Amino acid sequence: MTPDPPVGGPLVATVVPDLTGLDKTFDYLVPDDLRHLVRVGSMVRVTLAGRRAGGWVVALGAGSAEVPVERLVPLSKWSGIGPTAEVLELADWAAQRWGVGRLRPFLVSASPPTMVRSLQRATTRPAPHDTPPALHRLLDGGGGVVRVTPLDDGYEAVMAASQRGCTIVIHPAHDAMLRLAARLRGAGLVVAVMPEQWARAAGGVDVVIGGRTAVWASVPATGSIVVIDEHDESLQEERSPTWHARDLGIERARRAAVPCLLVSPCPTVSALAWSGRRWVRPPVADERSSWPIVDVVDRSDEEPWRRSLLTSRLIAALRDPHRTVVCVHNTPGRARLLACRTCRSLLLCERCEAAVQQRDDGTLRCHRCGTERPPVCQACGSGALANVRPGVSRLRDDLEAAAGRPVVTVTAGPDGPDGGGSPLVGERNGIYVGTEAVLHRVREADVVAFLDFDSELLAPRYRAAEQAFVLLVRAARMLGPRSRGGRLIIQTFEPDHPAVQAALLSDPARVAAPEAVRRRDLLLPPFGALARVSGPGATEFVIRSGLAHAPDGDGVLVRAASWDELGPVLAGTPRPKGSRIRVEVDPARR
DNA sequence: CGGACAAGCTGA
DNA sequence: CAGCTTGTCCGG
Repeated sequence: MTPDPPVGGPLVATVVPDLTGLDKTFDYLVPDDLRHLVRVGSMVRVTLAGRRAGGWVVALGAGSAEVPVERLVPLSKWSGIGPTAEVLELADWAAQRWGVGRLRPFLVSASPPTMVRSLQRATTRPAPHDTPPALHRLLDGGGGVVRVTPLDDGYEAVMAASQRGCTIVIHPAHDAMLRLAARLRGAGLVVAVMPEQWARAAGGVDVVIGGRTAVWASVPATGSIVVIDEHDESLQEERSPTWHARDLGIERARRAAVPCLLVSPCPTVSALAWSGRRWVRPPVADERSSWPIVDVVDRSDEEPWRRSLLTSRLIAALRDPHRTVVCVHNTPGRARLLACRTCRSLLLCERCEAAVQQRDDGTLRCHRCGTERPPVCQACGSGALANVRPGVSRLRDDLEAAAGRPVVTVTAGPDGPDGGGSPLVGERNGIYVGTEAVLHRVREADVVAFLDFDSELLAPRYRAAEQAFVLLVRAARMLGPRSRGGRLIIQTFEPDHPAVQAALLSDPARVAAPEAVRRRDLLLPPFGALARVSGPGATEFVIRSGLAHAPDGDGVLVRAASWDELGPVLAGTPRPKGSRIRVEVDPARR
C-alpha cells in the first residue's frame, strides 16, 4: 500500500495495464481534472512504452520510491467505473490461490462488459419471507451447506438469504438461472443479472444473480452469498487460472463477514469440509419422492460370453414406443477398444502402443499420439476386427436394431463438451444416445440409462465417485419426481458402489462420507492441495519449486499440504529460461 | 504484450 | 561487416 497523498500534493495511481503476459504495475500521475473521478478500481487508459492501453487503478497514494514523481506520466483518460475495493482485494487473494500471482485475468472477470460511467440506485424493497427456522439458524451461524432435493431450484435458500441485504447468487446453469431470477422478481425482489446488468448490480439491488462470474459482482454492500448447485463442475473456470466460484464465494463471504449458503442435492466433500456441522437437509420423504425409480442392472450376472451393453432390461425400455429414452455412454466414436478376430491381439498404435480407437469413417486413430492407420491388425494384418468396447456411433446402430424405432445421436454442441448451446427440445417418445452431453441437451425423459456406468465410477480422476453421482442427479432431474414413473437404469459391474447405492436409496450422504475418509487418507483436496504444471520447462520448474511431484501425462502433478502453501510457492518460483509453463490449480480432470 | 537493443549466424 | 534471426529486458 502506498502512503496517503499529502493534501494538495500530486496524486499517484498504481495501474495494472490490460495487456496479457505483462503482470506488473505502473505508476501514473492523476491529472487535476480527473481527481474527482479516479478511485481504486477505476478503469483508465494509460500510455506504456509509447502505446495506449486500458488498465485498472489498484492503489492511490503519494507514489513509491521506485520511480520519482517528476518522471511520472499522467493518466490519459478515465474510462469508467470498475470493481469495488472489496472485489479488488478478493482478486488479490484469487491471484495467490489460482493465478500464480497474476492479477489481470481476475480484474477482467470483475469488470463490466461495457464501460459504465455512472450508477443508478434502484429502489430496493425488502420482500418479507417466512424463513424456515433451520435455514434461519444456519444464516445466523455464518451459513453452511444446504442439501436440497434434486428438484429444488434454490428459491427458498435465496429468499432466506436475501433477508440479510444484497445477495449474490452464483448459478452454474444459464437457463435455470434465468428462471430463478424471474421467480425472485415475481416475489418482489429487485434483481440484476450478471454480467449484462453489471451497472445495475453496482448501483444497489436485492439480488445479483449470474453464472460463475457473478461472484465478482461489485455491489455497494454484500449481504450474503448463495452458490446454487455447488457440485457443478462448470463453477470452475476451465482455462487457466482455474478459479472456482464456490471457493471464491466462501472467501468473499468470510471477508465481508456475511453468511454463505452452498446449495446442492449432492454436496461435495469440499463443501462439507468447509461447513463442518453447519448443514441442513430436506425431510427424508421429500428426498425419496424427488428421486425416480432406480434400476441397478448388475452386469456380472450376465453370462460372460454374451456380455453386451444392450441388457434385457434396457431392450424392454427401448421397445415401449410411448417412452422417451436417453442412453448415456461416455465413449465417442465407433470403437474405443478393438481386438483382432484372427490372432486375438488388441489393436494398438504402431508408434506408442496405446489402444487405438475407430472413428466413424472406419480409420484407426491413436488417442495419445494422433497416429492414424487403416483398420487392419498391426500384428497379423487381418482386417477382421471385433469391437470390444463400442462407442456411441456403433451403439446407435445396435440400439436402433433392438428398439425397432429411430435413434438419434446427441453430440456435444459447438460451444464445448457440455453442449453449452440451447437444450435440444426433442420430439416426445424419441430415443437419444450420446456421451454425457446428452444429459445437457435433452430436457425431459421417461427413461435414462447409463450403459456403462463403470466408466464414470472408475475414471482416473480423484473426484470420479462424486462426479459419477452428479450425473445420476442430472438424470433424476430429467426424469422428475418418483410419482411421474420415470426410470433410471444403471448398468454396472459395481452395484454396491456408494454412488450407485446413494441413488438407489435417495441418500447422497452415502457418496460423500466414504469419499471424505478416502481423500483425508490420501491427502487429496480439500485435505491437501494439488496442481498440474505443463508446457516446456515444467519439470525444471517443479524441481525448483521444491514441491512434491509426480509425472502426469505430458505434465507434472505437484502437491502441498494446503492451498495457502501451494499458491505462494508456485507464484514465487522463478521460471526457467525459455519455459512456457501452464499451471492448473486443482485440475478438474485429474 | 511489443519495441529496443545486443549478441550470434550467414554470406560473399 | 551488413543484414538478419533469436533472445532478454523494460515500460511508470
